[in-house]
Formats: sequence, C-alpha cells, structure tokens
Amino acid sequence: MLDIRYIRDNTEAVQQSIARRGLVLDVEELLTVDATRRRLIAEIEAVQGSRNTIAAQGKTTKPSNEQISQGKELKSQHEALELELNNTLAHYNDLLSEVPNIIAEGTPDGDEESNQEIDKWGKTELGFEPKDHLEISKLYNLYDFEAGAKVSGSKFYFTRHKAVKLWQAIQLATQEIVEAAGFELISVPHLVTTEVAAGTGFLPKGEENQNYLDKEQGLVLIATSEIPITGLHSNEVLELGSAIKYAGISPCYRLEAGSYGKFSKGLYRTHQFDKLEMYVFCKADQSAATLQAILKIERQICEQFEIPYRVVRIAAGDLSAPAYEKYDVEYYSPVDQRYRELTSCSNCTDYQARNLNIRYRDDDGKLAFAHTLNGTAVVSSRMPIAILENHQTADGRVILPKPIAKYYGSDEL
RNA sequence: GGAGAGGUGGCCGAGUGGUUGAAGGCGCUGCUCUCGAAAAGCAGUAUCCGCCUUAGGCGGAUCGAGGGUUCGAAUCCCUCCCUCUCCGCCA
Repeated sequence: MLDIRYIRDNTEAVQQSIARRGLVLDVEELLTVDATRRRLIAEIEAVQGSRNTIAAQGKTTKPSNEQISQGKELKSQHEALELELNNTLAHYNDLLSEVPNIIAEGTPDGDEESNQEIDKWGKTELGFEPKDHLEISKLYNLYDFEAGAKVSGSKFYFTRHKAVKLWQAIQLATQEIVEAAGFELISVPHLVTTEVAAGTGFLPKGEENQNYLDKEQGLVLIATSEIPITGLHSNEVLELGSAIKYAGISPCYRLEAGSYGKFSKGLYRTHQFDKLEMYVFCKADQSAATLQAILKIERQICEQFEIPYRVVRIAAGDLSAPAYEKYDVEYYSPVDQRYRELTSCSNCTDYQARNLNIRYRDDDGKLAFAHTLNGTAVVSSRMPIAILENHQTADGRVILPKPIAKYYGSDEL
C-alpha cells in the first residue's frame, strides 16, 4: 500500500497514477474516510486520557463512588467510539489497499499494446519450417497433457524423462549465473497462510483470485516464491548495508482463471510449473539501479542459452498494482515469428514492504521501508519452449546450448 | 495425536489487579577520567499512531495475537498461534 500521508500531500500524483493504469478509484472518498478516522482517533484518545487520569488516582487512594461511576461513563463512551472507529477502519483499509503504487518516470502511457520495445538480441532465422514445442514434445515424449488431464484436469501435465533432465539442466545452469551475481538460493514453503498471501498482495478480495486456497486449513498454494520470501522478513528491521538477494526456488500454482482467451498453448500457460525467482530487498536509493541489474541478469540468461529476445518496457496500463517500474524479456518464437513473454522484473519500491512492515535503518539511523524487487530467472514451462523451438534442426533434432549441455550430460536432446 | 512447561524491551531477566513503558543486568551511544585504550563513574538508550509545531512538545497505544472481566490488567478469564521437553505415529 501507499503511505496515507503521501496520498494526502500528493493527491494529484496519486490520481494520475490511477488514471494512467486505467483504474477507477475515488481518492477523495479515501481522504474523507481518513479525516473521519483521524477525528475518531482524537476523540478516543481524549476519553482514554480521562480514564487514565482516574485510574492513576486509584493508585494512591481508594477510588470514590463518584470516580467509579465517572469511570463507567467514560468506559461506555469509549466503547461506542471504538465501534465507530472499527467500522471506519474497515472501510479505510479497503479503500487504501486498492490504491496502486505510483508510476516511474518514463513509463509509456496506454495498456499492453503500448509496451515499448527497448532493444532486440539474437538471430531469428532458422532457414526451415520449424516445429512448435508440442510437435517436438510428441517426437520425444516430453510433456504428457492427456495424462495430466486424466489425474488433475486440463492444463496439468506430466513431465517425462528427457524433459525432466532438460529442466534440471536448465535450472542448474541458471543457478550458476544467478549465484555468480550474488543471489542466495532459497527453497521455500509451498503453502502459506492467508495472512501472508494477503499481505503480499496476492489474495485480492475481488473475484480475480488466482490462487489455490484451502479454506479449512487457511492455507494458500503459492503462485510464486515471492510470496513466502516477502513473508519471511515481515515485521523485521533488516540490515541492508548490502542488499539482501534471494534466488527462490519453488513450484508455482496458478488458477489461471479466465485466461483461456489469451495465448495459452501447451506449456505456455499451465496450472503448475517450477520457477527460479530473483528477489531483492534494498535501500530506497538503490532500487532503480538494482532493477537494471536484475534485467541484465535476465538478458545474460537468454544470451547464454542462445535465445533470441527483446526487452520491453511495460506501459502504465499493464502494470500490476505494486509495480512502480517493470520490464519483460520476451523470447522469439520462430514458429509464429513473434516475441512472447519469457521473464519479467519489477521494482515495487516500498509498496509491498509497507504492507508487511519490512524496514531498515537509513544513513541517519531512521527507520524506513525497504524497497523490494523481483525478477524471473527461469521458468520450467517457458524456457523449455524457447529452447526446443529455437534450437531445433531441420532434421528434428534439438541441439542444446553449452551451459545447458554441461549439466544435461550431452549436447543433444 | 497425548501430557507438561513457557512466550515480558536489541538480549538476559524481575514482576499475580493501582505512578510498571515496565526493576536489575548485558549490550549500545554520549560525556568525565586517560597520551590513548581498558576499567570506573555519570547520562541516555523502543516502536507505531494522532494533534500542535521550526527545533520540539503534548496525548494515545504496545509485555505472543485476539476477545472478555474491572473505575483500573503484563498481572484474572476465554479463544487462537508459536517454542521447548516427554510419549505416540511416521517419510
């Protein structure tokens, strides 16, 4: 969430961010509720002050009947005000949590279509009619969607022999790159409490829930390791002399509700996949540079795996609520001769940290909210697609790039 | 799953209804002493929220979390969470 004081002092900037994201939100209503909230707090504190005065007198002398009845009166006043405050607070929190982060300078206007290409890398010509990843999968018996559907429903799949080894090799090769960049590998719980899920902003109150939720146990299957990692440091004051950098490894479970209309062939969009995720906690003045560093690693991964890609800056209307600035790295699909999302990275500034109360001491010794950033290192669904489609040969073989071949144990699938 | 013990400030630890935001100790910061350091002494040492404000001040909240009893709760009652020990079960 945003700082309410910031919203009060920069109402116009906040309204602009909302409008540019294509959202409709009444900031004036929030400010009205906030004023009511503060009025009630002041009234409650005044009543409580009087109660405390009476109670303090009782410490030295036995309270008189008059004091006791006065105390009773104040107590009931306090209860009534408290009830009113709680109602106000519920409304206030609802409104406040809906306000998205502000938007970085240089963010293009418009929605998804306005995402702005920054640059491209790599050769895109194969020189023959390419097979798509599903055809290659059939050829080598890699991914079994029918079997997945049989036991779990559509968009689930079994990963078989060579594909298992391929993913493990991709993962190890990626770990090597990410560890060299100073990220600590961390494996996380795959289930988190609803509080943590809500705190990280992954459990919206509306109908758009994308998470598997066990109401009885109060646990949510994680959609990304970002959720337990942010939860890990909630309510902490971090030592951020140097940034804390995690490479979270976990499966990701997603409902993908309402995604059928979008491109979602085969492995591209599934209910379950594995991911290696970069996640950084840093000081406020470091987050802009850190985002570029994460983006550089994502480029490096593509380049080492010899995947043609382009980098795209995400437009205001396509930004998620916590994101201040975001880039996507898109792999080239020789099958349909276009770029598709492979990885992405965003700077959430202090938006997430404020929700979870993650702070650090700045150079003046004052407490400040940490900045958080996240970036995909590699995903078990999309990277194999990119590898299979880009590294196939005219005669149906798949030649593996060197860093992957090293762990796969062979330079050919 | 069963039985028991416990959760107090950065840490240890006292405290079972009335100046207890919380003794004492450790740590930390500043000062004194010293050529310097150590030791010793003195002083200080939380966070969040609201209000007034230039600094600063005033008020409120916080003893695992949430409810309750009471004029008054760290202290009493209820619910929940977590940690530890023992037993059981088990990859």
